[in-house]
Amino acid sequence: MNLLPVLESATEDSCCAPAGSPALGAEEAKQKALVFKALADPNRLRLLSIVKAEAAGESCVCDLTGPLDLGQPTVSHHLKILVEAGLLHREKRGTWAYYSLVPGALEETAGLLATL
Amino acid sequence: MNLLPVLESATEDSCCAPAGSPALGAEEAKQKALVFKALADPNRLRLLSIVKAEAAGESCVCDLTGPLDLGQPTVSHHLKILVEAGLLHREKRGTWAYYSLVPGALEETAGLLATL
DNA sequence: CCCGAATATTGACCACCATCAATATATGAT
DNA sequence: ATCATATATTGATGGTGGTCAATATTCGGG
Repeated sequence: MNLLPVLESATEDSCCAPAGSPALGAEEAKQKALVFKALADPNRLRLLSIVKAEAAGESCVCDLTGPLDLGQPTVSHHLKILVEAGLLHREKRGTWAYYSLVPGALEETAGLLATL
Repeated sequence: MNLLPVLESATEDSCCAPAGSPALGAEEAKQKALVFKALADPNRLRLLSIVKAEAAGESCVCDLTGPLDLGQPTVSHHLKILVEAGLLHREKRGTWAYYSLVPGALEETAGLLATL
């Protein structure tokens, strides 16, 4: 699918704002809003937090359904949104799916606020 | 109303996480999500951007309805959400309402990502 | 090859949200 | 006091999003 989620340099077109643009254009705003939309849910914030706190740097879905009070399909749904936003990385090993923070993604997202 | 919006130290209870807490609790996550919810709309990002870019440091509603393709009531609605999130400050002078960035609010929001 | 386990997908439901039209409120000027 | 202007509020509507139950998929083991 590949939603080119502002984080990690996307494709050629609409990659950057017109240099020192005075204010956000409609398209840039829509792209940036996608990342914040992914962060705008308490359970997704907790998912990020749990993955980040894990010593191994990664968690499988079975480790995430417990702490949150949600069913497995709902957790999978939230994880998908976080992956599509460029915040989480998904690696399937055997039957298990391991999720880990995309390195630098949170810092890059923080940077979006500075360049508003 | 006063929604104690995570930004600028709220009231006494539930002010901070339990020091070096390993992962986000449900309540903290809900509070933090409120700020990101406010940022999760393209038009609100553009509003913040325009206010920030203004040399005077403030803009009135009439300056904001033009750039965005929205009616005046909708802009007022978005501005209210940004004020309640602790991101914008509203000052009424005469018939006009002037909106300005709350100093340090964007930086503090960026910090929320670091302390996930 | 079939079974069980882990995860993903589908479809449905309900709540919330963004937007607008209409109206209300407030303030300055005449 | 009246009027015009700037902003806020209300009510309604269409769309989006979070959640679950049920089902599908994928993979390792026997």
